[in-house]
Amino acid sequence: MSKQCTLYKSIVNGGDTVSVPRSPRPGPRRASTEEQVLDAALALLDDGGIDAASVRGIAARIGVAPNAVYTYFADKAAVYQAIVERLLGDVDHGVFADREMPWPQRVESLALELRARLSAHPGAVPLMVSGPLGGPRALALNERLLGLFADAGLDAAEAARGSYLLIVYVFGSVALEVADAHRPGPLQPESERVERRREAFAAADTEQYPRTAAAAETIAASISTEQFLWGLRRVLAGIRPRSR
Amino acid sequence: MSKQCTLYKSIVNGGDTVSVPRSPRPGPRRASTEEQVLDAALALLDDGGIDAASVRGIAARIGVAPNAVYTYFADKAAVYQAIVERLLGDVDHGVFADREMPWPQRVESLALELRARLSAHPGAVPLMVSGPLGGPRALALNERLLGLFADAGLDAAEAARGSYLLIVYVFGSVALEVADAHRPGPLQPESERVERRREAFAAADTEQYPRTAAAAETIAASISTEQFLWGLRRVLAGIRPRSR
DNA sequence: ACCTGAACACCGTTCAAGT
DNA sequence: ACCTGAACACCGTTCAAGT
Repeated sequence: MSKQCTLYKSIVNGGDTVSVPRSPRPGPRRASTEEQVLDAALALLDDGGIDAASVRGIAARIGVAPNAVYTYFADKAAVYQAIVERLLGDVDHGVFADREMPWPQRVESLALELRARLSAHPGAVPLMVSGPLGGPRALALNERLLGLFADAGLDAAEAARGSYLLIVYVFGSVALEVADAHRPGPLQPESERVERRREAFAAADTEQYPRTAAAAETIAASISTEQFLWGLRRVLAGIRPRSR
Repeated sequence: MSKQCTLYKSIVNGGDTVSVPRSPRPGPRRASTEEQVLDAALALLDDGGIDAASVRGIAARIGVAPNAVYTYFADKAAVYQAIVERLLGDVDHGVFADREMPWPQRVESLALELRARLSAHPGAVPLMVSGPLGGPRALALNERLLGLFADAGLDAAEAARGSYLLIVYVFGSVALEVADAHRPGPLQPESERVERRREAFAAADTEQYPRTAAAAETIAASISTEQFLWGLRRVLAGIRPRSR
């Protein structure tokens, strides 16, 4: 298991953001088997969900015997953990590093970026939410968040609580959104998923669940980016240092 | 698959709350095989986590051939889905039904009750967060929440958004808390888990993560009931109808 | 250091058959 | 309606062996 923590690199071009894939060495594109295992696992996760990402499936995809995987990873859980680390490494810290911007906007950028990275790999989301988030990438993200809330005027303890609240909100939202997709594979367009929810809630018993029926439109759109932002702003309004 | 929605019963004794297990018929305690399957699955989930709750394991536990399970459930996913429904049915609606109480207190009671029910079965939490929450029990809970927020003075759409935000917060919190436990089986006492986190964060690199190190105590306690309540109150402060 | 063959103890699920 | 025996195509992981 490689415990090295290669630093992320990120580029911001006046608003447009480019997330740079970290490569340990910029040399020839000779991917190690260890990297191949993660590539394969992630591809299988993306295509067929967690069931498809078996050790044997991974090995088959890179043309190697199943037990070759154990040269690099102690067990399947270690592979999954490494995938979580890799995905957290995809998060572009540049989008919220700019201290000139008002802090709520920076938090919003972070939340949207994190959500986008996570929902790009729905099959991996259960892994992130079932295993401990204690790797170096998670720590680095948290450190950033703490700094952000410090800039907002919160003391160390408040910043820590606010950071955790934000993490809970983003991961919780994405987890429920992915769970709502029912099937494995990439997420359908948001509009289609909302539409399918609308149909489901329209079929609900109006007598037994009158309020649910009355708010069906809004409930159907609970997984939307718009409502993600609404909730995020409510959370931020709660965290914001009280001016009294 | 039984699609009947037996209504929950709940008893409130002046603050003390008793959650009553629903039995379809109050007659003799002759548990059907279908119920036995769920009992066995939940017991295995509690003891050894999701890996232990295999179809074969369930069947063995109730002394039946593995394929007997398929008389009642289409597949393993259906068993898991039924467990989610059962656990949501354990939530005592009585604790927040009292409309005399101030609404933030009612929401707090609901959140604490839901959290308690979920974390009583940590092995089942991944199931709740990975599958769609669209069963009758989830609908009933949501309907209650909508009514609660309506009592608070929110309109239908705001109530729907607020309800979803609360659900995201509670499920997200519990999911991260359970994930942090590392091992299967019942959760260790909160104090022990916080202590273990404290040790882990004390070992973190102070130079690389200075803010994390400075707030280690608070971060260690992120999974605590106290901080769950703190976050809940921040969320409620954000939802609360603005008086302007 | 890296990979394999073979084996072990498991899985989920199906099918035909029994009562 | 409810359950079983037997089988199928899979699992994750280990061990000894090969280069």
